[in-house]
Amino acid sequence: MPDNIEKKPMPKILLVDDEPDIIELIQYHLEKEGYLVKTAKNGVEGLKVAKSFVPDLILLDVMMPEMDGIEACIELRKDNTLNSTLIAFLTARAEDYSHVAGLDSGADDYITKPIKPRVLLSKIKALLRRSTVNQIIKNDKVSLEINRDKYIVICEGKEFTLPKKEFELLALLFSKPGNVFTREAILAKVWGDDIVVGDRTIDVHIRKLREKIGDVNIKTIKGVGYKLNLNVN
Amino acid sequence: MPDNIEKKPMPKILLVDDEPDIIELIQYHLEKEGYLVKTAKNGVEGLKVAKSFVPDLILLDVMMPEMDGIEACIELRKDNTLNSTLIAFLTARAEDYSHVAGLDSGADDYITKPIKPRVLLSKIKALLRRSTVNQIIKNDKVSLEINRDKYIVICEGKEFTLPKKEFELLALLFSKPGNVFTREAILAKVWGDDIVVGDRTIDVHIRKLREKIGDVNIKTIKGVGYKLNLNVN
DNA sequence: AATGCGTATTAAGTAAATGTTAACTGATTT
DNA sequence: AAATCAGTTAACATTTACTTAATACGCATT
Repeated sequence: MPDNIEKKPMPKILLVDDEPDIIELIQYHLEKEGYLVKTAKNGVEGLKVAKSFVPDLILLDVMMPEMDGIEACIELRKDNTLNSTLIAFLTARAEDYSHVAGLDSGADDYITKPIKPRVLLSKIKALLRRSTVNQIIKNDKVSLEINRDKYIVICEGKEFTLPKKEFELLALLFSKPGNVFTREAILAKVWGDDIVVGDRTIDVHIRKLREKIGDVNIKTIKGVGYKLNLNVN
Repeated sequence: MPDNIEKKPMPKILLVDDEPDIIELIQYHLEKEGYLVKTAKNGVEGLKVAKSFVPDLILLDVMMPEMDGIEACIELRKDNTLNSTLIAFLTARAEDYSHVAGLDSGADDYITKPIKPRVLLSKIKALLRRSTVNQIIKNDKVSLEINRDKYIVICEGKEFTLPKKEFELLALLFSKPGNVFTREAILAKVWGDDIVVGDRTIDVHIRKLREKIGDVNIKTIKGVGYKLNLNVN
């Protein structure tokens, strides 16, 4: 491996599970891939470690004593330090509810037990890819890239330099394609909590985006919010 | 500067306990969180209030004069209007039996005394969250998914983007498949309390749903309400 | 068969949410 | 100081969801 390649620090992963066997198994595979791993055996401990370790990803068992995964997730999400930390649940296939409730509580993914190392690793890779500053989506319908380093958007081969607010707005919609973002959420994320702006401000920005990168489908859901539509009809 | 703050109706909670101190304590904490709270000091009264208030959650003390919590719970469960209302027992830690019997009588959770406000609030939050989550049903007859994040309904593989009211209505029926929802309950949940609409409004929305996702069986029960029929004949 | 009650079905009306445009403000550049 | 640009606002247009009203249907009761 030549030296002139930028050395990216490997992602940090926090693993929270009460079963030592599971911990050992997963930790082994993760470290083999080069990830930096720390572990905790319950939600309370996990919370503590998370705050100092500031991992890129937290793997959280749903069923745990003391504080279960969902509770822990909710607590984790309250911590601004962990804003950009991904959370994935480990859950037995049977507990279907937890999968659902979990995603709602702010998790980014879930992984079902029994855990197959291959699957786990590829899922983790995919998750971490998503979180990197730059994001790309390419399918037969759409080609869109958001590059934070260069602060540009590449859409259908054309390059755009968007103003800050437009850029952030697009990036937000893009962060979870297909998901609806309420006006509230958009204001909170792009503008900030305290700032108060008029009713039409978001619309105008949406309009400018639509004008500039018309290829991408920004869909309005009246009374709910906006979303990026990637499975164009 | 216009106040464009979205008004989300806060969940309604009915608190039934015979001890004024407990009532006061809990009520204080609940209202601080923004919940709409009503109280009753025994099962009989609780039943009466529940029917008109149509709360999202009922906190029910197990030990009460007149009518104890379990009896009350059984009665509450008979009322179709309260179909989608959650019920949680408040119980002293010792009375272990009540936990078992309680869940059997149709309760959704139990909370042990002495009550720690923090724990109570997080439990309540979790309970209420469960009811507004993404849901999937798949069996040999029907395949239906309600995805709140993407605000879509997937029925037999086909994707639908429903308007808000239709979406909420379907989601409500879907929250307890097979159960009947009275018109009052539907109005309370989907439209909200203050809003007054004509007699035919619900019908029209039901019709639109039937039109769009004909595969799913929305059954009318005359004089009672509507239900989602998933065990198609 | 006639009545009455509750629901279904339309189409048309209304209100609410969003779209659009241009003009204004303040910051930054020239 | 003029020009440019991002961001916001205000006024108005447009679109859609939602509601209503009028009428038809279905079923039970008599």
